[in-house]
Amino acid sequence: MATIYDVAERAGVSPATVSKALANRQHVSAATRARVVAAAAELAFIPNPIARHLSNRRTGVVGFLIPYVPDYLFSDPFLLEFIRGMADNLAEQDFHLLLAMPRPSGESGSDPYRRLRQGMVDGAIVLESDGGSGPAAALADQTYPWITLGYRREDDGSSSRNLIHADDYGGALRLTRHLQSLGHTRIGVISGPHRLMGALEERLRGYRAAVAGTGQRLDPTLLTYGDFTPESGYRAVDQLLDLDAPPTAIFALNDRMALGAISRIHERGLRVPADLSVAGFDDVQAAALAVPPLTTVRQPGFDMGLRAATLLGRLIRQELAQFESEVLPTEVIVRASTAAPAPPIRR
Amino acid sequence: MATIYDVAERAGVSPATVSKALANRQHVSAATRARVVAAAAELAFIPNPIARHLSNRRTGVVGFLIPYVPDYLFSDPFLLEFIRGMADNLAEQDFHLLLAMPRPSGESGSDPYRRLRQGMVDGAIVLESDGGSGPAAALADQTYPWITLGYRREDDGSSSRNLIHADDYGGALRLTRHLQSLGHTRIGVISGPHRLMGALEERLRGYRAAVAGTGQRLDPTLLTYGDFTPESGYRAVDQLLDLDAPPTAIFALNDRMALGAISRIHERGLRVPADLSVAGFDDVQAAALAVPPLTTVRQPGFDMGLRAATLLGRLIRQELAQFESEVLPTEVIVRASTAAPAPPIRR
DNA sequence: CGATATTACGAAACCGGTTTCGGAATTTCC
DNA sequence: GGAAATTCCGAAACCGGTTTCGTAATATCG
Repeated sequence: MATIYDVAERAGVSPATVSKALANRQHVSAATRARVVAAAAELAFIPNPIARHLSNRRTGVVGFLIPYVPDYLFSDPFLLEFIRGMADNLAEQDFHLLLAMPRPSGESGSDPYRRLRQGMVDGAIVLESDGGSGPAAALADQTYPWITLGYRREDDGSSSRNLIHADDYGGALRLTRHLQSLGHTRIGVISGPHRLMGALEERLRGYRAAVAGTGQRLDPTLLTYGDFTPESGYRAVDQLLDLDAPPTAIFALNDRMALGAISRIHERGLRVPADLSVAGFDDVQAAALAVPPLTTVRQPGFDMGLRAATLLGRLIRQELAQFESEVLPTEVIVRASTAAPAPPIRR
Repeated sequence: MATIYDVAERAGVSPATVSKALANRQHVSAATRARVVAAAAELAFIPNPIARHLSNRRTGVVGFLIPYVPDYLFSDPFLLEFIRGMADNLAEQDFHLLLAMPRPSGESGSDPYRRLRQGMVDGAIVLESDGGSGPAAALADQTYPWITLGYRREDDGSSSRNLIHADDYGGALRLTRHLQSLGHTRIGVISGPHRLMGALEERLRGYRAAVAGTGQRLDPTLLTYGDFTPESGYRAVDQLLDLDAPPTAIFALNDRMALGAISRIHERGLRVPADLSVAGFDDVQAAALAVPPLTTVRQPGFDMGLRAATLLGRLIRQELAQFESEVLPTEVIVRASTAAPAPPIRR
């Protein structure tokens, strides 16, 4: 591997001049620059990034912290899209992406985020799934900038900064309105655990707003709680259909629960959407392949990762001190699992 | 940030001694070591990894190269499991994981693997999807060790080293035998493009071996070609069912095509598995949620990542010069989409 | 043409560790 | 008790860049 000293010798200049010439800085004559560039090319000189970083006091690495919430993680098709969006944009800004994934909580082992505390990164992007106490806490005392992908509340209740998330609220609102526009007035919901994650909390808020928008009072019996898994969607169907006044549509706050619900609905001898409409949220791969294909809400995973990377780069370069939370649009994807309610013959 | 000089001063020794003491090396008295350790603790000293790497000529970073094959990538639920398996194990070995994902082929831009050529990594893991000419080529002239996750043939046709993959052949073989044991003798196949990716080629080989095992001659009309997408599975169904002697079971070499096939089978008024059995390969999330749940083959993504990381670590530390390809077991998952063929009443 | 302003270049310091090697201090051995 | 062997420790070099700052060379100006 050629070093800057080799290049300097070949070009007949000092290493300092080589450094300046190759960085295209001032105070180097055109003739000298040309000689240096030629010498560097001949030697196939590639500056050692480690040495450069030591001098720069910058590492060129951005950390990506993922909480260990297995169900969320494995169920979330967007994680890859996030990563792709980030990696794509970070490469452009000349950053690396360093993954930090903690182990399953059982095996504590060493601090999963240790490397991020060693001054090994210039900034970080944190995926927050539970609204706060997770990995973000691990970065609270760090001096570098970081961005939250998701929702997070400050301890004092104030709204957070440096936040990027999808319009979960708006997506749920519009999806509920889609159901309403088909004629549904009793729409059951399969939500997450009572102690909600940020995103699902927002989705539920969207549903509530849509119901309130029609002047209806929210019927609490239409609100069931799952745990993100298909099985919990499956069980919620029984709870909803055994009501005295069952819903004509079910809105599951994620696709997996929606797919579980469809499966149970079929078992009970009902058809989707003829007897009961079902909608989800996420637009996972399975949604389009389901029988029937699932009406759902898509969020722009790639763009979220891209925006996070863009903004983090600006924070690192101090072109920006901070930003208010940035909300990316969601899109209602209408497929075949939703239709007008059946005339109220059967109950 | 405290440096080694600060610690040295506080402990009343030289930086060299601090370095040795903290690295637990010989030639440091117990008393001195204790003083150094105490001083380091008081100052919350964390060695600067960049400086350390510069001196060590090691970066502590391992690259992960992903080819840009969007369909493969986005459809592959194992990518995350790979990554998790790798990240998990690499963290234990004190390595970082650096992602290198090229852009969509249109936007050439800068060399997506540039960082991996700059001596920025100590080793790499390459995800190969097309049997050879992809990212592995980018590393051919590098001096550090790297491992292929997938299949790859040497140019001279010899079998490759440093290869890790699942037992695609065996999985397909056993799945086909499962269908045969149910009584199926005409099993249609939905394969990949004629120019196959490594893994699908192996799966097809497994199918062929199972058919040959019964003494049957392979009927070429039962072999159709898709392109990994559900739509191609959908279309393949028509081709297979319109045969003079249609199959009683369909084995799609990936789950997505299997799910597309099921969808088309339903449309044609047939039932799965009563009229036609369907099986896939991969065990994607959607497989378990499908109607009916899909019989398929699962591969150990996490373990593959973990093994890759383990072996790469040993290659980097030169505890190992190379290894023959390592094959991890696959498992047939029998669900409700396969059953005994219907008695040959309807044709 | 001489004084001044500007530019080009390089020596040296620096980033923060690790490692080599030599000398001093201590221990071992006869 | 003195020679030899061993142990501790630190000065200095090194990894490979960047940056500062002083000086030499050149350009500008009256």
